[in-house]
Amino acid sequence: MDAILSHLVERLNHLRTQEDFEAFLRGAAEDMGFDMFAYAGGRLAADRVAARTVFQRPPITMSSFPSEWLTHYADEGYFKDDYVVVQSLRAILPEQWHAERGVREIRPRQAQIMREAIDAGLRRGFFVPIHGPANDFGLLNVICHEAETEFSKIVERYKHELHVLAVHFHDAVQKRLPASAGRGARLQLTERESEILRWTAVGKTSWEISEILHITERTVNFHVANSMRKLGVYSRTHAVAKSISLGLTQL
Amino acid sequence: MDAILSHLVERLNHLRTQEDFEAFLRGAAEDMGFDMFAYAGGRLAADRVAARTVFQRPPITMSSFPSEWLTHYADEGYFKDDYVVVQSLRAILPEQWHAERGVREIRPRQAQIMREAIDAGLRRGFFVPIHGPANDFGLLNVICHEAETEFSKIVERYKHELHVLAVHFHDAVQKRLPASAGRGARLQLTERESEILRWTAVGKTSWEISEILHITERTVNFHVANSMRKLGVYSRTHAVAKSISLGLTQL
DNA sequence: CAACTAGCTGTCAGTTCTGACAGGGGGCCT
DNA sequence: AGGCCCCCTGTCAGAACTGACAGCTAGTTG
Repeated sequence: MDAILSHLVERLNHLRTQEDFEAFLRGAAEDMGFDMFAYAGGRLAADRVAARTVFQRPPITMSSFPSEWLTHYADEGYFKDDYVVVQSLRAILPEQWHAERGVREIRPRQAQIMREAIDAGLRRGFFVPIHGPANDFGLLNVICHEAETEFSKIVERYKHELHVLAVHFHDAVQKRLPASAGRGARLQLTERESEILRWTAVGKTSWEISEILHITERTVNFHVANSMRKLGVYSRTHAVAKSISLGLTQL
Repeated sequence: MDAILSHLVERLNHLRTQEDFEAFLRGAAEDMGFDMFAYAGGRLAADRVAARTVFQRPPITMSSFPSEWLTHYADEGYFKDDYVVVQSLRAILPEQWHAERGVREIRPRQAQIMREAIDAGLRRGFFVPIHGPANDFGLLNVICHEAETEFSKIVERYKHELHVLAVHFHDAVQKRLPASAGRGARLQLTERESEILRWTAVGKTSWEISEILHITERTVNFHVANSMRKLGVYSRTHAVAKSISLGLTQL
């Protein structure tokens, strides 16, 4: 394993385009005996109250799933209810899943998704959650058509390799294909703005911040207002929550 | 190697006490040829503006570092400036470090820490950052006294195993020793309180929330006030930021 | 130089929040 | 039954925030 894994990780350094990465993943999954794969990675949105989306912006995705399934999946907004996704969002360890066996605490909608997944040929698989700093998140899901016993054997054999590989893969993809999912028109706060937001986040009033930074209260409000405008929100509280979720209020 | 790794991961399931885990880590590190180890894991504080601490509460720690170094390290508050820690907080991949070689973009204080680390016998090592959902964070650092070439050989051989092991270790520790670092007097928001905080986080005013939840504005303010009191803060904004950082306002 | 950016400051009307004074109802446990 | 907790509601004064009007300096870049 060791040699193979190191070789794979090494190869990651030479990949450049989305197609490179996709081909790489396809090859690796096949070599291990998996029949399909899917990867999604990006930055999580933190304000998911009535969230329709999980990611801030469309994540970078690669998969060999049937296109009808992907379309259906996207149309129905399955992503945020999919058991594999939900579990990945709150777990740190990889895990295997079986659509047929169901899972404890599963909700009706999740069961529905599982049933439809089976029809699409996704019966069982193994997923690796990838968590990084500042809401960085990724998910690798590999599917196997084999019977359960054979599947378990494959998983037992490769789970650690897949784990390591997934993390390296995610890191490489997110570093190398940054503009990719693009269309970000990424907003940026000035130094002053994020500085003031940080103080706001710990409960300082405008007047207090003005004392801290040796500027007038008016100026503090000016910067706060600019931050709010940039973030497209109408209250400091929302601005702080959003900038944290966007990773703009650094650390 | 695979068998060994699987065996180690399997053994993690049987550990119960902090001493169990510490002995486990000591054994694993030694077997791989490392001379010392240190682990720290807990929940990150998100409001780290002028943060003196990195963790919300004292993290679970285990290490075989010299006690004088640990004391000195704690007294001086090195944790938040230590290159290994800083790097772990923003990286997703493990990495080796050499105190002597220094590092790009290193700050004076970091250099100072590195120099003192060398005196304490920490010359080079390998660290694994562990990121989880909801500000879950851990760090495993293993130290090697060998010369650089031998060290590199060891790292090359075991880095992936250490990576996998660290993640599993962290997960087991955090799940199994929850009350441990204890003394949390962990505060808890009621269902209503966190529900209202979530709406507040996305910029809703009290009046709007009252419409959404079909209660009076007064009641919304009542719950917000209770949340603020529990969190020990004096503004909604701070309450939202803090509850997010504490993982109370779920993801 | 003109245009642009980041930072800074002033006033003011209207809205929102905060913390204090009150109170009632339902459920759970001893 | 009494004690707690959670949920809900009312009023009110003072503080804080928001968005609009306005204008200043300094540095960078085409």
